[in-house]
Amino acid sequence: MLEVNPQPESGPAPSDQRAGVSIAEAARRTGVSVHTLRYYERAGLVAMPVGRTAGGRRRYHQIDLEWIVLCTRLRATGMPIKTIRRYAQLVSAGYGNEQERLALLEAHRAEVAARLAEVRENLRLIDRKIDVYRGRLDADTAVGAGPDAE
Amino acid sequence: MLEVNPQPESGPAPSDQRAGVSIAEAARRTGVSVHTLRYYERAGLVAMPVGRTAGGRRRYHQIDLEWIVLCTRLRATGMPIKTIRRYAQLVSAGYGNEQERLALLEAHRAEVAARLAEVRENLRLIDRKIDVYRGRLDADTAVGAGPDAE
DNA sequence: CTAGGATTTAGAGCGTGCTCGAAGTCAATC
DNA sequence: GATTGACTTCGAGCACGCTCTAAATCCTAG
Repeated sequence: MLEVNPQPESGPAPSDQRAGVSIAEAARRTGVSVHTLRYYERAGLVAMPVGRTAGGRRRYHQIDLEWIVLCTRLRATGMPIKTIRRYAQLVSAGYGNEQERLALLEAHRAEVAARLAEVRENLRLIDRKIDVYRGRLDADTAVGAGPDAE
Repeated sequence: MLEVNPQPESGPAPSDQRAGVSIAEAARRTGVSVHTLRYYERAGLVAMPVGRTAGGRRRYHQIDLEWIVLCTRLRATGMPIKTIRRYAQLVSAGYGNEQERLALLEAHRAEVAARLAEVRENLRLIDRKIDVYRGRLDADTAVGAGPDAE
């Protein structure tokens, strides 16, 4: 699952002023690889098209970077690419579909909440197993081996 | 991610006595498909080999079913197949490697905890977005459209 | 004995989300 | 003007975790 490691800005921001930044710089700032940035665009996650220079190079502006970061947040909660694309489409369609966007987000939140609960539950089980091993190791050379089990 | 829907036992358990159950029955009881049961075995997740009939059919006993269920729990927390295999190997190697098992489980728990925290954090962000949409919709026909944003 | 359904194996196929490669273009520097 | 390196597109490749197929075998009922 795509590691996101945005670098904190240092220095005077490479030619940021009114021109936007290169894809390499966007990658550095969002923590998303240039490959993935282009992939996200191809995949339709980037609703509002990123600007281009005369020569065809992408120029990322603040709003683009923020959108990308939002995408990474949604991904980090397990939202599939397809769903993010749908959301991007709604957003790019402009005003009038806020109910739909809200429904999409609420549906996702419900799923995330359900998964969280499930993971927490199963984590409890793992914790118990850990406790068993800890106990077994504490009492290691005590009696001649505990019960079988796993 | 593999849906696990174990069926609650009903009735007198189809020929359960001292013979173990068929793969179909094991699938029903664990909520794992027969395909996946075989796949898990091939993949080395099932340390202690499942018994076979004279004719070569698998017979699942209680302990086998419990192990499978454990695998589903580990999977549900995101443990990769590889790691479960490693764990299975340790378990099948018998006594003497409890430290290693413990370390494996603790490492996994740490990862799960970290992911949980991350998801919770990002979920908060989504919640805020939901609130924004809710607010916007509440005040729908109020002023002529809010600020742009996403 | 036979039909039919469950099970076996090995291997192929698939969905998802990246990740990479090739071949060509752009742009800053010497 | 030439070199060099970042950038472009587009398609292929990859890792993961299943999921399915084919052809053969087993086993139970009739």
